[in-house]
Amino acid sequence: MAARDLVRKRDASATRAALLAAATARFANEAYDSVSLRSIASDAGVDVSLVSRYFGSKEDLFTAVLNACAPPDEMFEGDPKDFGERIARKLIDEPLDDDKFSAFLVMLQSYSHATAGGVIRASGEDRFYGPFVRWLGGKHSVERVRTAAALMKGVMIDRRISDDFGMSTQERARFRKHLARVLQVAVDE
Amino acid sequence: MAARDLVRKRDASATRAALLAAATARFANEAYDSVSLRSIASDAGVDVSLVSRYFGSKEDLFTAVLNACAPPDEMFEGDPKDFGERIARKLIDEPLDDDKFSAFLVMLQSYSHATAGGVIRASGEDRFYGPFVRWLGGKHSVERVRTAAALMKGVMIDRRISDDFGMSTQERARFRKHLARVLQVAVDE
DNA sequence: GCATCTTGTCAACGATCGTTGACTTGAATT
DNA sequence: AATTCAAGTCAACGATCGTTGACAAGATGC
Repeated sequence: MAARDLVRKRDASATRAALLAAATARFANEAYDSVSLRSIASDAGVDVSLVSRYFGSKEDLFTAVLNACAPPDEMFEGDPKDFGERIARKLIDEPLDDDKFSAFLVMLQSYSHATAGGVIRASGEDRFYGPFVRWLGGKHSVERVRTAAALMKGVMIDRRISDDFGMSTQERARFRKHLARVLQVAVDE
Repeated sequence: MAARDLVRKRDASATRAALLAAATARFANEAYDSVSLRSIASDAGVDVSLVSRYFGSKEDLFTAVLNACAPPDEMFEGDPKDFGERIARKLIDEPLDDDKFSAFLVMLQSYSHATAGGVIRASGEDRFYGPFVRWLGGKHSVERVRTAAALMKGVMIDRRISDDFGMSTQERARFRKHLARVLQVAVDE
């Protein structure tokens, strides 16, 4: 919807990018079947048929979205000792609508869909667990990463289900503190 | 599909129950829009129109499913000191296809859908968080419950995404042990 | 200024969806 | 055995979906 405002004059790559951005936003907020190509095209301000022209099928578009999503690199930077604090703040306080968590959200929305699920499974290991495990290191890092990742996913879902957790400011502060501690325990050796 | 085997002879309440069971199974494994009333009726071995006749609309059926799902009472029984061990074993080793986690799974599948999400939000507090908080007790039980519940949800999603976590038996045993510890930290005061 | 290729629109397709109403079948009652 | 009402089937509806091909319009090179 942002892209429709500025007058874009017959620029194929710009249109493709606008479609990809619109698709990312849609797939990050709704499940695969709920997202219609017409809504994506409408968001980008172009006709539906261009989606098929530029990306092929709906599945191809979904794959392109997942591959274009920048993995949240910042998660896998910094001192692992600060992991809990850093991630808890991100998960609870930071706005969700920027691109930081797109790959994450897209995965959570459509993981159980027959078509999209396959794409997600294929991409998840390479683009998320792999870097995570490599960054964390240490003994049994696979199990620790899985635990932390599961907690992160659950928190993101809870945030959406309950509309910012449906907590008071005080409760949310305590929640963040507690979550930080538990997250740290999850990744610690 | 189980219900179609036995010859059911014009029993309205039995048919209604079969439809509800089929719908629960479908909604526990796919997102709201992915589930078609025709597939549910087919599983129950009857015509689609009976779904509308017995339940009204698709949304009404979804509501009936969520209300009929027994909350996982066993979670909120026993000593809170064993919570981590008990739940970790359930989440990782116990088969998912029984009715124990149906409410949980249904919520996870359709939480972001415009229509179904409202139903879920309305039902979630009463049927899940409420009993959980009441059972756990102690200071800041809301925040502790949220943390533990988020971890549980994430693990269930991960289990589905990665097809039983995609771990070896050894890894899975270690994962369960680590998860049990983290879960316990999440609920402990 | 004309031809050419690209970019975008429009219209339609077959399929599937939720939902509705008319019809058929079976069982129970009289 | 005839009647009656519930239980289930069948066919169709309007809507929406993904996808495709024909067509219009803007840009580019000669």
